Amino acid sequence: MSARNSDTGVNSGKKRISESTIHRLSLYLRALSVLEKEGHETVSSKELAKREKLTPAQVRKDLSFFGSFGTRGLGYPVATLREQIAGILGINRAWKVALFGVGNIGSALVSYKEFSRQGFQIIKLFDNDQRKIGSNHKGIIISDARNMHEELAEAQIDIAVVAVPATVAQYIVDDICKAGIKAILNFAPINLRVPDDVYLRNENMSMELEYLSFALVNNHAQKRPKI
Amino acid sequence: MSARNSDTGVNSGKKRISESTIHRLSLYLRALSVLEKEGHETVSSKELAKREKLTPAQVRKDLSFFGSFGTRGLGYPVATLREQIAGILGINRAWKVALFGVGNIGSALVSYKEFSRQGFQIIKLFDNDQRKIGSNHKGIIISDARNMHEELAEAQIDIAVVAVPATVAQYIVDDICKAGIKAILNFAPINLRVPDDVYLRNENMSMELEYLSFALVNNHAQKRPKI
DNA sequence: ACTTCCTTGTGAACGTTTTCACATATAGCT
DNA sequence: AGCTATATGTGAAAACGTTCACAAGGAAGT
Repeated sequence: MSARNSDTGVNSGKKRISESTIHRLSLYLRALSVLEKEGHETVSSKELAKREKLTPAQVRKDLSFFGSFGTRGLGYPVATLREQIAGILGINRAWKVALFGVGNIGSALVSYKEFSRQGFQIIKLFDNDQRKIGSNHKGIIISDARNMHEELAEAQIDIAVVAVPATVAQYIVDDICKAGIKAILNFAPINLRVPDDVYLRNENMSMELEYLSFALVNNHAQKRPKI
Repeated sequence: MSARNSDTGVNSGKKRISESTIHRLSLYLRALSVLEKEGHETVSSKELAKREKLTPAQVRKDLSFFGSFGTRGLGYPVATLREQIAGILGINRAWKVALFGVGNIGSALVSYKEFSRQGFQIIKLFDNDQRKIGSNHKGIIISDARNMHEELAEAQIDIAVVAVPATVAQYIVDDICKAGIKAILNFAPINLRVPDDVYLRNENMSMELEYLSFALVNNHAQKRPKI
């Protein structure tokens, strides 16, 4: 690491941060919120690790990629560390999210409080079912997916969440990319193609069930689940 | 690897299989189902890799942990490989699943077709809201969570899915473990404590959104997402 | 039967991530 | 001011996972 990592919470040295580290930041954030509510002023890497089933060394190493936030002999200041991590993750702001597919999963996501709590505001709903288009779902009028191009731009959407059937997911995603969206969270159980400059993440809910099935059948040696 | 790995699809040599490998098996399974529908008899590691954005070497290595399923010069037989992987993952059978918490997420999961398609049958619903208990949700009567002990045993439940609020998740999970369930999929955004002999997996849906946020804010170098 | 082409299966090399271990720094107490 | 206890930050080592590269096996055609 050439340049210094000051305490600004920015990864100024251009070292690649691993996916796992970023996922763990989410865990730290969650634990810190609880600690803050419980009234703790500071927390050690040991305690933080314990609360998320990690190791103290892992916690310190992860944080060290972004700066030095702690005080030797004392630990980390709960409130400011939480703010710093929120800053690193970019959720110290509001993100405007559009949801595609107001079916079972989609509807559940609209009401999912954890999203809004983390700053993700679902402010547009799209579907291609004529019976749904135009109707009001939890205060949001469902739009026709065919109009996404104008409506996404108008609403200044940052992130698209895709909860449409696997059969149409690729078409929808093609359009989303054409509309200039650079971040997509996909719930359809299919591998989607997107241009290189678009971030795509998949949420595959049967995968974890399948893991459980495998573990049960094979008496798979337990290990702390990655992330 | 001491003993031979025959083509039974079992990991007979007790080498630890990584979490990532198991997750990729889910992907192979998915791709193979599509290939089968498309009428392919065989598939190469190259093609399989392409369909799930992996490398051919990775595909071959993953499969080699469990046996040799392919024919040199030809590739893998689609139908039988699909069956073999289903066998390895333990989803060539029906799993009986109970769902706890019939709220937004819970209701969506009950109707989530992908679960049943993979052999996970949600046959019991539990809640602790008196207004919900006794009512019929998609053909299943919602039970009182206080009666879980008898009802889980009676229905021979294998896996519990937890979709209750974070505030009560630990209590519910304590009871689930006491009732003898050995596999739990948790949707509550909290780190749960379970005995060593219970498999616990977490589905944290905001985590991936937070990753997208991080990527957007930091122009994070793209890399094929792990899993 | 022989040749050519293709693709698997796998040790070994490589790269990445995690863990270790310790020098260093600070708090708090006497 | 000095001492002790505590906890960070970080190079180095270890563990782990991925990719390479190639020998070996089989298909298909001549």
